[in-house]
Amino acid sequence: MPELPEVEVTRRELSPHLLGRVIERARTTGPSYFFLTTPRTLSRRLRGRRVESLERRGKYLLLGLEGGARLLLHLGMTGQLFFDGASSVRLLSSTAAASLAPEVQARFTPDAHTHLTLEFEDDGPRLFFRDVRKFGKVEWLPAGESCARLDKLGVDALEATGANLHAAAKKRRAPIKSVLLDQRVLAGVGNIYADEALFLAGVRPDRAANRVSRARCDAIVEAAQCVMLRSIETGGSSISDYVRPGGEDGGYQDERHVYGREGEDCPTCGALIRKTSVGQRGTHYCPRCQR
DNA sequence: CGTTACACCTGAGGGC
DNA sequence: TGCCCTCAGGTGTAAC
Repeated sequence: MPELPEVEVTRRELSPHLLGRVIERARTTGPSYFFLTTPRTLSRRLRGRRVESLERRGKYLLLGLEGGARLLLHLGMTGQLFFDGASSVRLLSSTAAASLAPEVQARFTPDAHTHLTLEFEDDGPRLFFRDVRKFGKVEWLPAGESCARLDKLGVDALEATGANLHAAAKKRRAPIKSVLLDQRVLAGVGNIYADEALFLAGVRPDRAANRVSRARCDAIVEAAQCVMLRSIETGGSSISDYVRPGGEDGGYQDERHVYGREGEDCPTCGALIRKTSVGQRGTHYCPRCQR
């Protein structure tokens, strides 16, 4: 679910309610591959730590703790980070949501998918990390240590230039979309914004990367930054699971040009938007605007 | 090395 | 109603 914009909105909205607070205890579900550090160890390490910073690298969040250790978080496909009091049908099982009147948004209560809960010494709002599919990740990084997952990330997509994309693209004949999704090239671009960027830049997603010119790479990166910045402004894309930390939906799902719009008219030329598969990912494009 | 296929996990939605 | 299939915003790994 979450790509750079959703992670950045989460970071911005978490920060003011997290920084300076002291973790009293952490509650977890049992060991699973969601926990790169075992839940036992994680709970022991987190207890009594003050939160000093919250940074984003690509789609990762790094919670900086007193003493220099960091907590690495990734939201995977269905991860949700939010506070006590958040209210949204996206935070409920479908059976629970179905029993509600459509306009009612029930307040979240911890369930089997809530893998990490942070409680604070100030008794203020708890922080929940819920993730139905468990593709998300939590890892304890000791002071002064990085990790392979972070070290291999390329330049953050918001800081990138067309030169960054072109340097990788000219060496590869994989589809340009696959290169755009490669986190070692630009960190943060995911399936929604890759499709949106290629649409705005007028480039077919399956075009061989080494046949995309420097000028086109410039246009693609510029378009990617444009849609991502706009998505951040609107609070990100809430299509199935993503919620903001207060429980609100983002707004960018209403501004998509092609993603999830197969069979609809292209907003530019009116041709029918098509859906295909590129690199095993659902891919949406306009057959007339994109060459 | 680059590329592809698949695995990880759960749930929603469509077809029959 | 139930069953079976496909699909989903991500990423790591194995095999060619």
